[in-house]
Amino acid sequence: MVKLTPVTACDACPIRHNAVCADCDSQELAMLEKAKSYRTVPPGTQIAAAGQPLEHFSTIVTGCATLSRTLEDGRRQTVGLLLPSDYIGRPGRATSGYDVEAVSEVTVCRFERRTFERLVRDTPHIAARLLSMTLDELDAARDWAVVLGRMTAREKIATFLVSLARRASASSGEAGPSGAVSLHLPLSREAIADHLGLTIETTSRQITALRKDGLIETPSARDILIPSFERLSLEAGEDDDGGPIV
Amino acid sequence: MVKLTPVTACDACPIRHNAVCADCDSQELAMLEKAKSYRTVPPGTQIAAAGQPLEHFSTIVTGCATLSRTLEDGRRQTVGLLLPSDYIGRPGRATSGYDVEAVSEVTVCRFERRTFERLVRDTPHIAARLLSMTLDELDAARDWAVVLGRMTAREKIATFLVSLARRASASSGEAGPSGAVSLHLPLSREAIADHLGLTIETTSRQITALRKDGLIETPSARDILIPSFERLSLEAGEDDDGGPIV
DNA sequence: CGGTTCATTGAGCCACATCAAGAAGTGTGG
DNA sequence: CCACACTTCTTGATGTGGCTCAATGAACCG
Repeated sequence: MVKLTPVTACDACPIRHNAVCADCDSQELAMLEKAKSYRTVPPGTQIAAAGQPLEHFSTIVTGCATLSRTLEDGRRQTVGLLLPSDYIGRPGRATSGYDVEAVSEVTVCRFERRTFERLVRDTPHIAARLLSMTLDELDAARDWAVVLGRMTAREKIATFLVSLARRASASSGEAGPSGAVSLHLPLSREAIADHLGLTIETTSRQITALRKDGLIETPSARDILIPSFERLSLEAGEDDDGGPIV
Repeated sequence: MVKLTPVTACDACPIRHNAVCADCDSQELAMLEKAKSYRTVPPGTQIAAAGQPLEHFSTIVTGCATLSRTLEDGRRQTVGLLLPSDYIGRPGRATSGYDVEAVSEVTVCRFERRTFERLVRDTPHIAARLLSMTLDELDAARDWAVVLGRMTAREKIATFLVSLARRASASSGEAGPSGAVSLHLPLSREAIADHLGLTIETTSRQITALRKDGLIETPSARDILIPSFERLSLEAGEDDDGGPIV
């Protein structure tokens, strides 16, 4: 079930310059190397459960996970999409507030909770980076509230695709996407629906509608080709700056 | 327009133990006292505008403000309700990502941005407290996504009232509210609608419906009496622990 | 006491949900 | 390599919760 992934050197880590360790010098990195461990889980694995103990602070190295909450009657809302360099867990808290589920094979780099809290306390570079990342996450969560509260189904889908394209190009260090962009969806229709506050049927219909309008092509259910990123952005309700919506 | 509020001693400050300064010792407080200034603005004042420069880091001392974003076509979504001890501005960023508007008379305690960034960098007690508060805000924003994405209009209103009651009782240092609770709404119907992703009409109708069902009484449009906090909580979809939804 | 703003209420409609049925992949065993 | 089951996605038909448009009522204020 759980692969015991060999520990790699931080220098070779794909998220070395994006994660909570981004600002660490080589000496600080040495401390992290001693304390860290990796864990790889297959798609569908529940990594944490709302209200349950969570004894590690983890960072996604590769793969994709969802952060969600489910109401008693089964309604689910995904409140965050976790991609490489995003973290799982909250320093200072021993339980998870949300469900975390791997949607693809996920490898995390993790620290025992107490250990990480000590690292945060004693390592200003980590504390500062964690604050900066948390502020970014807060902005992203607030931006998403606008999507959930005020956008139409079509705008939600377009915004989701645009934001995925942005994150994909950001992680590969490019400038903002433009022109034709191709995209692999890490999420099923159902997971997309849960992320956007829609039903699976509406999600599917809106994707079909965007295809019929020539705004996207769908080589397969999980692959999207955006002929013109700019045109899709307009559909997403991008006004002025084209700043990231998530 | 803007009152020049006399600077009070931090020891006498109503949010001394809740704000970003909560963990400071007397020596650190002395530094803050030198750098801080107060500003009081009347209801309706725009405190910050999305995309515009924001040269201060402010903390609400008294009053209530909304944090919102407006789409080009006028649709508005409030992404946060700012109450005493909540902060405005983002260290490390010179512009505001959102509109901030005072909905009652608001007094803030503020620092010039550069000054505050230095304080955060040099004062671990402030950095740690700011991180903790930001993590709390992040949880609140994510919790709100569930409300926006998956709740019915009735549940949204009930959840809003329940969360207001919780915050009111928390700020006066009580245990969680129970039994009969009375509440003053800081927001107009329109502002409530913008917060909940509803229209003003639906907001009004659902408040009327809750009244007709005996879950609330409305002595005036801005005052709510909750005869049984527990019963309203159930209406808000509270399942198990009664933990704060926001 | 008229003007203005804010809240309530009603009538009708529409975007999205729900219910239901296929279609297209995907994996498993023979 | 195919048959079958199973899951995921798509599409259609119908229902409804909340939006839109419109009017009235209530509070505030000069």
